[in-house]
Amino acid sequence: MDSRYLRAFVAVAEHGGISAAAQALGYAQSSVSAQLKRLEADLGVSVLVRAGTGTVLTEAGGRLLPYAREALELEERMRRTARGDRPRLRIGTQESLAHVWLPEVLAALEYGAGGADTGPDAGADVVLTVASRSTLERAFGAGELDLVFEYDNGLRSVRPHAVVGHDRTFLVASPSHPLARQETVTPEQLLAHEFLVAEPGCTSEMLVDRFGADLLAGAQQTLLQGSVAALLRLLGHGHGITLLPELTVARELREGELVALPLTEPLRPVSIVAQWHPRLGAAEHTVRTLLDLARRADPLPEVTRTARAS
Amino acid sequence: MDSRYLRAFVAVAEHGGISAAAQALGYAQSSVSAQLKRLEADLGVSVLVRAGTGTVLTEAGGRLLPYAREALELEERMRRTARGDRPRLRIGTQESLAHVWLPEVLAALEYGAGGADTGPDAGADVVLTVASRSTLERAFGAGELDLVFEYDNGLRSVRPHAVVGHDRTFLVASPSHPLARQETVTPEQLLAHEFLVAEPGCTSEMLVDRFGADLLAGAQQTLLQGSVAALLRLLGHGHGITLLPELTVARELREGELVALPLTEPLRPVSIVAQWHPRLGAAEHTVRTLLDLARRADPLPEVTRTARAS
DNA sequence: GTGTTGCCATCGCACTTTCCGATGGGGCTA
DNA sequence: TAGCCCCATCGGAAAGTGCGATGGCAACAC
Repeated sequence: MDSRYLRAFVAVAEHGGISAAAQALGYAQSSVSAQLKRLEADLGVSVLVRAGTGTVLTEAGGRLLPYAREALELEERMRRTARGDRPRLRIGTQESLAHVWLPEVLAALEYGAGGADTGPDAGADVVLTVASRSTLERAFGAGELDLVFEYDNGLRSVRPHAVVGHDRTFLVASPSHPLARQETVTPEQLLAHEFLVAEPGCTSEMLVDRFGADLLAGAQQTLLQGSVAALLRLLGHGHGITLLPELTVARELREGELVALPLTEPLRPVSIVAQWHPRLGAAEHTVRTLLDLARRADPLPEVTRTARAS
Repeated sequence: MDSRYLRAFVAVAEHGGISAAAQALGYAQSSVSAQLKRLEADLGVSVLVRAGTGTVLTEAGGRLLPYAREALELEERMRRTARGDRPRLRIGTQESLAHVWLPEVLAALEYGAGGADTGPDAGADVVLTVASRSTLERAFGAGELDLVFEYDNGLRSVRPHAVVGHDRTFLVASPSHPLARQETVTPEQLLAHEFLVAEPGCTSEMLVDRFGADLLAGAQQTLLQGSVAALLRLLGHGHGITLLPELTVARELREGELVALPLTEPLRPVSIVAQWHPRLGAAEHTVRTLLDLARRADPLPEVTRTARAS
């Protein structure tokens, strides 16, 4: 069994067709077609249904796909290990966490690795990818990321592997914003103003959870994907209001550049969660260290959160 | 990367040479030599040192070996899963456990699988291998076994994955044996008689642990490997004494065919332990069920053992 | 020292695999 | 019906993969 066949199969499954897969892999279409034919002959089952438009996996193909991905992952790890390269840890996270929290954690990791144990197992090469939640989920599922840090507002069904921190969310705006001068802010008043949204879905989800679907249906939302810094600057100019975790806006709140809107009730607490694949190989030790450091960097430790809640 | 290269590499590592590996794999020596050359070119490191006599792994080769084994294992599981075959669970155990205890556990597994959930994940095909401890260890290490049940006398350094049962050991002999007629038996008296040994190392280990190395040095030992039944029959004819777990000789003791020698102090308790590879794939569910059943079939549950000990 | 033995690398040769571009069938859409 | 996209298949070039034969090297026996 040649891993090229598996690579071809995974590419076809991901791109939805042989031609697209061939282009992605740098082969001629006929070559990928032949590779799949050989794969099927080798396995003894057909893994694809060739439709007029594209291809779909058979039941056997669906069973094969996760194994094929795992085999390719394993081959990659095997190569690195045999060469004696440092293990590689591909971390993914959303911008709001990459903005303030994660750099602290990673810095602590580098410091720790450079200090006491600079042996052969000193640590892993870290590759950090910042992207939207949906992109992270896709990349994690496709095996392109080993470890993902995300905010979890408790409204999604996916179970996190571990909770590593806690935080709260605020509705924030510039001190010059009309709502900032009020004693209290009601949901109806919020609606009259523009929302800046950093991550599609997330903000709406929490606002709907807090105020109900009807109220939010008509609110004007502006999406500013990919740069929390840009969003904060826009906000600083008195433009719109936004929903962000305390972690992200702590400095701005402290220095008075932004203010939290005086809502009658606090918003839902959120947690920082980590997800990883069970098979990390040599990078496992680094992940454990990293999770420990992350828990130590918890911006709002569980005890504090519980105390404030009670 | 072709898995044939990995198979060749593992074979060379196991057989200690290219020629032997080629013979084992059914290739010409020159072919295996070329395969390894390609493997090394592919990885970018040399994995073997070609000595005048045989070959030895380089450091990189040592790192590669477990990955190569794992990759071959994974390919095997991938094939089975893609074809829709039932997962396969290769169990290994020693004869003393295969004699009485394990069949009960496996029977319960089959019964349970055939009963309630006869769905697509009904269970795994079980392949049972009975062998000596050393053979089991080798086969487990080489990835030829998924799950191993063994007696653990607590005198070895290997840590078991799970303890699934407890038992005691007895020195037993035929009622017609000279020692069986005595009120008490001392270590010195034991020495004057022949020992039948079912498993090399194990019996001696426990006797040395109990009575000291000096005493046992001169004892006559007859090895009867591979058949507890034959050993018991020989014992039944008044021939020698042996050390066996209660489980194995319970029926014979109950029916008076054999008697436990009246030692002044009880022998060391032993446990039944299980070891398995962390990556079982679809057979994982079956292993969990099996371990549950094994614990339920504990011949001497922990509470009983503790009560008797106190 | 010399011959023998066993191990591995290399070479030449035959066969197979693997890739490509070109061609053609089949379904979808305009 | 024409155009388009998708995939299978074909022929030929190139690379890979197998075998047996040969030779170098180290260890061992005498």
